[in-house]
Amino acid sequence: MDRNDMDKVVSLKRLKVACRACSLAQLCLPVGASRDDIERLDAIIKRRRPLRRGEHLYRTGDRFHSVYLVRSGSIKSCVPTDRGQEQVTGFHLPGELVGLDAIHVEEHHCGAVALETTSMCEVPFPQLESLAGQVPGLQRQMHRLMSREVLRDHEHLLMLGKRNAEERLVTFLITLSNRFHERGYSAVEFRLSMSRGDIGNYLGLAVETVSRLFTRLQGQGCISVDRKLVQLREPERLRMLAGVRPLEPDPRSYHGQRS
Amino acid sequence: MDRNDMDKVVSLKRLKVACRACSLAQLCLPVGASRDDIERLDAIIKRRRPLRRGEHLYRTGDRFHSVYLVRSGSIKSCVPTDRGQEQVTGFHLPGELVGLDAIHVEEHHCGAVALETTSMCEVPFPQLESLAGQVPGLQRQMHRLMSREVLRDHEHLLMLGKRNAEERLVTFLITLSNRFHERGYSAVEFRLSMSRGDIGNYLGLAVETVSRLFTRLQGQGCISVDRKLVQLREPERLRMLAGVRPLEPDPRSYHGQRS
DNA sequence: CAGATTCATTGACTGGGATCAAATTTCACC
DNA sequence: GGTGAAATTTGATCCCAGTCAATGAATCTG
Repeated sequence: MDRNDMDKVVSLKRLKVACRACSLAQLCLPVGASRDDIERLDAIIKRRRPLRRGEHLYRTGDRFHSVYLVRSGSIKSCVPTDRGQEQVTGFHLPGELVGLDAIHVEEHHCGAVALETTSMCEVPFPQLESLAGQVPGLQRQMHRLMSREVLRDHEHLLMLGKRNAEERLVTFLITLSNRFHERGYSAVEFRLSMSRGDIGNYLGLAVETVSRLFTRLQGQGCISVDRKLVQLREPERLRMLAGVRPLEPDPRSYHGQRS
Repeated sequence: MDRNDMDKVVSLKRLKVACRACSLAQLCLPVGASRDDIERLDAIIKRRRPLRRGEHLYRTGDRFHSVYLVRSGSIKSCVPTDRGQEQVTGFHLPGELVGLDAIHVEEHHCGAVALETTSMCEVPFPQLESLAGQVPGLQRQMHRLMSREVLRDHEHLLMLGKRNAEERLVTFLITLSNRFHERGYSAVEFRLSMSRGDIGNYLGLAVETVSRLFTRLQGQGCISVDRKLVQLREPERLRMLAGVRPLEPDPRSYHGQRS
């Protein structure tokens, strides 16, 4: 049995898990839904073959027909620039909804790529909308998830607009830590499924800067890093580094602060 | 009749305009709705007293109960940092929906401030959700508007993550130009309702940098600026400056590009 | 398992934009 | 219409993070 077959077995096992039995249900679309409603949701969800690392879930310009719930693994979203660059706009962990950006013009404006072997549930959007019209709880939860997307983007904007390199990386680590914790994983030790390049891109920093910061933070004893594995050694100190600062002596105006 | 009274007369006149007679209907919630549906929407919308420059529509932490449609004037949204700074996350023009960010936790995480005398329609969210459940077209339009918000934020992220100061300002001007044009105003001459400080904050630049860039662009003849009034003299050249670049000689990898 | 390719780290150097400072203009409010 | 506060502009200087370069570690491929 080679690697490929292994994946299949694991994934088929996962595919059988219905919403009502899914450990992610409390983070996902069915939050607060009744048993009956969950079964109706179950009925429209398609289980998909898992993606392998680097495979696209969809690309910029693809026609929009479904949103996707990450079941295991992780996904990055990227928007392309006019010139061939791209900006990573987010990383998506299990229980999170991917593809919401596309509703506006029925076309994906950002691409989604698996960062590791990743399985998810596909939810055809027209059917989801129709069901949401009948099930107020589902509609509400959809709105909350979309709104959370906006909230995340605003935090991200704040990061790029107002924080320096160190604050960005530390904030990134703390945020990841919180998200892992919510999902029942350790808050102080986790694996980064994305490359240094992805992190730098997401944070608006050069790869070299990310690497230097990891080294420096490790030297200071705040964290320890071994390849993709990160441990937060002094979460409190990290929280300080992330932005809580001694008050400015004279905060009468914008002066003395970053734009 | 002083300035104050003038405002009142104008606003009262505006207040009478129902959705079915509103010139913004094609940009706003009622897009594609039937006459009957528009009347139902009309029934739940509250007209509000216009805000004056600097007044808050809502503040960070306020309880969420309504979303708002800008009718005339303009609004900025800001998220606060831990330390007392803030990041401007967007400017909202007539026909745009404000307050969508708050659905997630039933509380506004960003504040909204009028940049000039601004009138809008208030739409109580529970009633909007309930109506959307009955009117598929309205539900769809709501989703599109929320999705557009995400799309805008992604463009903004791309701006802060990948563009230099000049590209940011020029892109900002072009985007504004397009939005004014959609609303039936001139695409080449418009008034900036926000301060240089707001622009800098939005673009992740210092006020001084924004000012210098305006001066430089004017010196190059691309634009002319007089206080708040901007004219785009050479839209084509601006589009070049915004990002369309001669191709890199050897784009084999990420090297030679910004992170 | 060897070679190739991508990814990560480290060092040296540079420059774009922030910061500091100050003059000038604009605007809001009596 | 005058006055004080706020906004804008301009100049001088500095520094953080980007760029370039090179080496080393990890991972893919046949």
